[in-house]
Amino acid sequence: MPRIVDHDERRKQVVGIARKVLLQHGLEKFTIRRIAEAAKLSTAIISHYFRDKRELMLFIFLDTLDITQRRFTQAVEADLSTTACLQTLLPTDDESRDNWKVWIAFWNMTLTDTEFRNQQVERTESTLQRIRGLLDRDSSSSSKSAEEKDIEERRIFAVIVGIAIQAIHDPERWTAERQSQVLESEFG
Amino acid sequence: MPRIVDHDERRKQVVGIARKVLLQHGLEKFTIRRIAEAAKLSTAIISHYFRDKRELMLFIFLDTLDITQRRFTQAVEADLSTTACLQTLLPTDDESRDNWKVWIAFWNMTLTDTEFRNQQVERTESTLQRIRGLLDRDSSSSSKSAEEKDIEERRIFAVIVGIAIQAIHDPERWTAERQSQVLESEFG
Amino acid sequence: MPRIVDHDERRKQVVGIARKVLLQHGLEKFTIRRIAEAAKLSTAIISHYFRDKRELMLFIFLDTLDITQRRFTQAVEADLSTTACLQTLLPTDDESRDNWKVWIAFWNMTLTDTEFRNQQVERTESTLQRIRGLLDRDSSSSSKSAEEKDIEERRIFAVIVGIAIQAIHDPERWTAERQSQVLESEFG
Amino acid sequence: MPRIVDHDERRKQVVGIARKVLLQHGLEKFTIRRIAEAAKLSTAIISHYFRDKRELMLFIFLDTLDITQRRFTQAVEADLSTTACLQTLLPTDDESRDNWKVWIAFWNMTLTDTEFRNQQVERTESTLQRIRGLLDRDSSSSSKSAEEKDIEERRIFAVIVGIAIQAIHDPERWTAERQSQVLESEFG
DNA sequence: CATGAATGAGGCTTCATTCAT
DNA sequence: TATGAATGAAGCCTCATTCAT
Repeated sequence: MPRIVDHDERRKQVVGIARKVLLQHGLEKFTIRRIAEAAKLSTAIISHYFRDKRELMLFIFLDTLDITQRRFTQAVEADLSTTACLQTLLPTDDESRDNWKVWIAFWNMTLTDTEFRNQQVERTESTLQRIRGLLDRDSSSSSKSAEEKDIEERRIFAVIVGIAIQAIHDPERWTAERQSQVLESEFG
Repeated sequence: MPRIVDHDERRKQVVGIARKVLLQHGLEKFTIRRIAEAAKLSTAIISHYFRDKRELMLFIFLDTLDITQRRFTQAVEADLSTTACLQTLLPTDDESRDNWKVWIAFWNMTLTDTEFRNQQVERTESTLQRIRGLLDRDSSSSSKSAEEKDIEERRIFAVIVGIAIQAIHDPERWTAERQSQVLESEFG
Repeated sequence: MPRIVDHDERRKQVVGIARKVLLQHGLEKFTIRRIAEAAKLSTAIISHYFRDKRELMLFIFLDTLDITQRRFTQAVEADLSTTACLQTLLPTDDESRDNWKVWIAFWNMTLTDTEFRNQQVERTESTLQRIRGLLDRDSSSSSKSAEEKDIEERRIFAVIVGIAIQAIHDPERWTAERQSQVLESEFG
Repeated sequence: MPRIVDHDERRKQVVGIARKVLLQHGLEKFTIRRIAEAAKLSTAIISHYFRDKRELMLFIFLDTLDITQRRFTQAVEADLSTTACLQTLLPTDDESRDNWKVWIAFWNMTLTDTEFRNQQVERTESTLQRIRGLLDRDSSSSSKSAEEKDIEERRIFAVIVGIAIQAIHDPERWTAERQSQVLESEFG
């Protein structure tokens, strides 16, 4: 019998460490060697857990999207207000900021790699549906057409993404409060 | 004097070709060697014109921001409608799409490299001011406070950025028309 | 005692599978990992049965020589004609072709590794003696000197080896019939 | 102007050194690193002259075939006797021995790589034609059919190859004299 | 100005093997 | 016996850059 190690658990650990390396050093210095050092492992064992670098990246990418979705879902299920739910998506705390940084970093992959792009699009559409649910909840008797609703939810998500990118680059100007204000003004 | 012109001219040429390489092959395969091949130059001469790879990247980055700003400014000066001006920022034609792809690709640098980030923030603020000018033009007698105006222009820019990112990743869903609709709905 | 049988049995199995891997993928991709996969075993257990990769190779090498010798011996004992016996050595059927491919593949080892070379030479001399027996059988009253006989048997074996190498590389030109013709012409 | 180095000349040098590495250490230890060390160069510069390891190997392979052919051709043109010409093909001196060792070492490639095999077959057929020329020269009025001639030349070349392989592995038994004797006995 | 040569560093991956269970 | 974990070494290749002409 081999040494007892939970294979999936191990992968999660490595993914977590690799995430940190990506956040700290950027995609350019995101190398297997560096990750191995950070994890105090050999590079070979990382290849044992992940087919190649791309697979590891894909795991991090999906993991990040998962975290974001979970945050959002939890807020919805806790029956928070619509704006409160949407605010969980903004980079107003460390976890969310990290998520955005990782996500943005991978937009190089999504531009090039089909699987990354497909995942990106898929998750985005899924998020849009959740937003739709939120809006429907608020005004269930709304007379808006499906077309109008579609446009509305896309606009709201666009605002969130747009805020996030600016906030990530300019956190001093974009305090949590400012982000919320801009988002809420959308519901004026 | 003439030499300097040549020198700058050469740089522009290389920047243009490097841009194409970046667009075609992605940041990962954006190498000096590949650029040199595409430009039918030696790698050494590229190192001669640019201090290092980072400097070349910075030139491309700024060049891209310039093009975007120029498009916008031209629309404003042509006295087009506010939404028409803003639409020049959306990735609805090839040139604009390319601009966005390049810009997004560099968000890896802006996350890590201070100079890139500063430029990013600076240009963003500059664009926000132009948008402010546009809004003031429409309702010069508006009673909105400076604070309200600030929020409004930031929200509008955020929508544009958010639309662009999604449109770049999912051009089929995000036709030029759809992009315009979502943007215009902001002005409902 | 039973364990030992198991042990040897296991080794034979692995040798057989490893042979196939060598034939299919070539020496370059002849790796412990690949063999383990093909055998549906762990790499560790293969290291358990064979001191190291070289030992496994030696087993395959000797196994291949054994098969060839057995074929030849069986033909002689069946009292077939001299040319018929010698033809069992030619790569005219799948088994023999595989034997030759494996043997040739190991000529990299025989050039470098003393033990491989010694085995190669030993087996070759043994085969020469068998050929001598065959020739003596045909013309027992021959007045040829030992020297002449030695030269003759070496020449015959050389022809066989030479034919085989060309036939392995160019099977279309070297049909079974052509091989036999060339060999028989030696006895013109 | 770059440092003056004859590109092809450099390649020949590297090929020569790589050949020695192959002869000394065998195919298994025939690595770019080792070759670079032997040549007192960086591994990178070797990649500069050869697309990849395989290309370097192909060069060595072809170079070796060239040398062998040249030796043979020179003997023919010097109007030496038929057996004397054929003897230039046998591993009776250091150069020829090395050629054979290299050639044999590459029979792992010829078994796997199509281009290597094609070259192998092509060169072999070319050598057969040269042998045919030799035989025709001796007996220009020969009444042999084309079929008979084909078989004869193939048999002769087979003998040569067969002798060479044994001689390479067992040089003590296969002195230059013994090799010649066996070859000449073919012309009894 | 422009080049091919050359390099050292480092990229990812794979190897055969050993360890701990 | 048998395993998955883990490793250190080494594989080939490519990178950005500098050198010498």
